[in-house]
Amino acid sequence: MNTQANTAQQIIEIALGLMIERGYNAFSYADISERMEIRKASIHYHFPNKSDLGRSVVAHYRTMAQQGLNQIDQITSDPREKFTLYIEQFYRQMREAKFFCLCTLLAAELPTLPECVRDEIQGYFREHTAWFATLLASGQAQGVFTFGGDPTIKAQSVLAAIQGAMIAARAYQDPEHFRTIALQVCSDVQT
Amino acid sequence: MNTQANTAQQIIEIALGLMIERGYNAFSYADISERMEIRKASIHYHFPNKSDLGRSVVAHYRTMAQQGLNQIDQITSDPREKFTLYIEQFYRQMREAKFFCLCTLLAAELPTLPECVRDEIQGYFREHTAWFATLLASGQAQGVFTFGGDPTIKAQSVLAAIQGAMIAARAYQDPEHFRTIALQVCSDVQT
DNA sequence: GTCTATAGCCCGATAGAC
DNA sequence: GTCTATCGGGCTATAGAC
Repeated sequence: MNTQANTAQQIIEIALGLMIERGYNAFSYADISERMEIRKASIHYHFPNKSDLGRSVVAHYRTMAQQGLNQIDQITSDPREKFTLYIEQFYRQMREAKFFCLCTLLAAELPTLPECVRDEIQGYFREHTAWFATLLASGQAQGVFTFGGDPTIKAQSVLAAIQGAMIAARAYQDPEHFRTIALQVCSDVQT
Repeated sequence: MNTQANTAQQIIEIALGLMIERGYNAFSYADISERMEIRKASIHYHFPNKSDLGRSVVAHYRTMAQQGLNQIDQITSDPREKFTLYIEQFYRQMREAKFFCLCTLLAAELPTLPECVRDEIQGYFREHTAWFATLLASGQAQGVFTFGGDPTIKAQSVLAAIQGAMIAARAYQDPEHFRTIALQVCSDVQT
């Protein structure tokens, strides 16, 4: 009874790796087939068409990312530490597994994506903006963060800087580039 | 004698629009053929293979962007105005022509790009980082910008934030989103 | 320089046996 | 659930006439 669930889950995880590396348009059912013991046609049993698979992969990624945020919230209540943990979490994954934020990468090719995939990406952006807005507001209240203007707009610019740093790290093929920029952004909001 | 040059140039400009919309992997010779009066095979006369075309398009974009920077440098010497002009230039193009920074978008799919295209993209990142570093250092010297740390690192984080804002605007399909975030970044460095 | 025609490949997706 | 076989179509690229 869990055979199907495990296979579907394994397909999603392989596809996630491929999408992070190549984006949505440049990975194929054949690529998945090569990386696990399954034929192309069998993948269609679990995900009838590519947009189903794409949506499932992004939804899975969103859930994982949400768990990452929850984990940070449980580890510490210090806004500065939370900010640093967010950065270090990405940095570690980039070094260890050439991991990048899937939704940042997919947003770049958004006009070519099926609508159901686009919706998942927008959801990710909203969730992470909201998390940073809460983080920044609480840091401001505690007096450890200083910044002008609305915390929500500031949250958008912080998220943008982090995601832009990830793009730059990909351009230079150097995770250190991400870490340097992101930590600069983190120190910029501190008193 | 200028027939070939004009055709090649026209192909580059059509391809630029397509690459901004869809990225490198999701546009084709057939797409170009549909948008101008030329057959697929004839495009190969001007650009023997797709990586030649891709490299030429990004090189053309780099030149255009460099001219944009020169133009800003001629209009004003006030660092704050320069920063604002940089943002407004992108914003206007995004509104009028659904324009995005080609190199930001292509950096996201970098691992799938031919090496000659990658090199052009890295060149763009270096040029714009250098321009911002000069801008920030001069603003700091004039006392109109305040920020901690090295101007080059700060330049990287500013560029990252602007590029990240562009990605977010694409995710939300809303140019205003870009403008709001980018102007926040601009005001953050001011005294 | 541009064309028609086509080679050769990969893609997503389906049919039907097991 | 997984397989083999295959369809129909899009892709980059080439050959060769004009």
